[in-house]
Amino acid sequence: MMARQRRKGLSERQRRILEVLDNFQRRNGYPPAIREICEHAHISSTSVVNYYLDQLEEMGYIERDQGVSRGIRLLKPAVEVISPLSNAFAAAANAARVSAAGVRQAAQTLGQTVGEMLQIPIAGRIAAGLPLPIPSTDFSYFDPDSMVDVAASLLPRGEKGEGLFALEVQGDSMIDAMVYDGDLVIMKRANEARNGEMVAVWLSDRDETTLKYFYLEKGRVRLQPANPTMQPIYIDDPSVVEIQGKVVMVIRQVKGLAA
Amino acid sequence: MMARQRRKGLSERQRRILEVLDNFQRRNGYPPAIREICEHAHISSTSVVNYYLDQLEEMGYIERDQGVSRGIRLLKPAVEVISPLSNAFAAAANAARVSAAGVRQAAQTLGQTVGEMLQIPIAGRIAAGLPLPIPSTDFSYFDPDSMVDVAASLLPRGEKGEGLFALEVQGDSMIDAMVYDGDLVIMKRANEARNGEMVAVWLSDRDETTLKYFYLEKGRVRLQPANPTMQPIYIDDPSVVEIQGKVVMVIRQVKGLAA
DNA sequence: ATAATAACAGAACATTCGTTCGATGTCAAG
DNA sequence: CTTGACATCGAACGAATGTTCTGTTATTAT
Repeated sequence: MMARQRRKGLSERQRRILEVLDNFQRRNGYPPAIREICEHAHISSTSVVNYYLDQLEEMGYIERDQGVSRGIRLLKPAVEVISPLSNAFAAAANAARVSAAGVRQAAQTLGQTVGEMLQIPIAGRIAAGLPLPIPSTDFSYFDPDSMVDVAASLLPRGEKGEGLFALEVQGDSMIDAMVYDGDLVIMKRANEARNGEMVAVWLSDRDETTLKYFYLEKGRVRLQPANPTMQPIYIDDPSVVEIQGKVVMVIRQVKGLAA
Repeated sequence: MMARQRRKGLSERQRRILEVLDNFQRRNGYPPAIREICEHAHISSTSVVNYYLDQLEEMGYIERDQGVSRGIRLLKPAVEVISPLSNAFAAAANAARVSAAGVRQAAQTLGQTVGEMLQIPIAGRIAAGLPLPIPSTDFSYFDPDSMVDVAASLLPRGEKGEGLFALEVQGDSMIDAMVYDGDLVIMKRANEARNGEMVAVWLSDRDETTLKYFYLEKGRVRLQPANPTMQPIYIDDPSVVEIQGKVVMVIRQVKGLAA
């Protein structure tokens, strides 16, 4: 029961089929029949195509209507690699042809692509000896400089951006959390955590903020550094551990222009 | 019975069929079969539908592919045809009609507001003892799972995504570069680097890949770990330092569910 | 190696679907 | 009324198409 081929992405044939699906629909205005997929994808048997279509549906790439000829719907729009949004839209517009349905489809394609970006406010900086500047629940930021754009696809599923904020790390104090000076930490407001989650905690007895993996074991708290070469901290009194938020993501923008 | 085809415009049934065509396509992602048009248009015989479809094709409203199931394409925007009721609505629909310019304008407006997103291919994994899997310049389409969405605003200015690729870090071997197992490293193809840039280098004498800050000093190369607590590597012969690419960004998605 | 699983092939089968054809009904003009 | 073009219907046929079944061949794990 090793990890399946999920994370690795799609196999050559799965990709090919999706490509055919998108191409065919764009060219003909209707989806291909299974035997037509055979031809274009260079697969000799209809059952094999059926085999892969079932997989793709399972994975959520397409939707099928049983017993219906050409009953295939592409759920995720095809976008060319390393192509900015404008190109994606150009492709969609191209696909649109001169039909109302096409226009709507193009809009939908674009909407999906665009909608996957969240704007997250940068609440401030985080340093070891300072309390966390947690933003108020209602925020109405309009300062572009204090926002980060993050693709929703990078965040956990279902994350709508509520309660999310970003902190800029200052200094090397978080180095044991594999977080370095200048890093951007995306966090989610939280007062408690489950075991295994990385949290920002305020240790009231030590008077410092730190990022650690959180574990509650036999009534005491274990704070595990992300860096496996470093030792964990054990705290017998859970009340001194004040959880400020869960770490969702860390972004490091490597400054390309030094000197 | 009902009036026959007027001199101007379409008969009731012709309109109805076009409406069904547009509606069905929008809802199902593929055109209706003739018998499905029968149902939705309240026509009892397939031959009648066929009869009208031929007319509509003759008039240029649709295009048919003979012998192909669901082989129907809508050619004209349906709004133009279906609802001649309100002039205001018609005008609006007219204004919103498909034009390449309009589409581009919409894209631009949207792009400015939301910001551009780049799709970057995940070329593979990087580990200390293995060579870098640099992707070919042209990459096949369509594998959302092997792509990262990154907001253009996070990348260096002017970066259009060309030559960008992502690597998934495997193992702890990059820990001195403050990069940890599972991190996503966004890189740009490069054969040389300027001082201060973080690069992926293949050290041919040690037979390993590593991420370090690059400095060329007095004819020798200094590879400085990002982690300030660690010592740099000095290499007297620059020829053994093969630069694979520059590190542009590091993304760490903190997994919320650890047992 | 051996077993288990995934990937693939080809054929057979059951529907779905496009097409055709004959028959009937409607309506306006001769 | 008759005629003929138009509109409609129902059925039937064959091609197109989705599905399933039985194998065979790679691939991977044990």
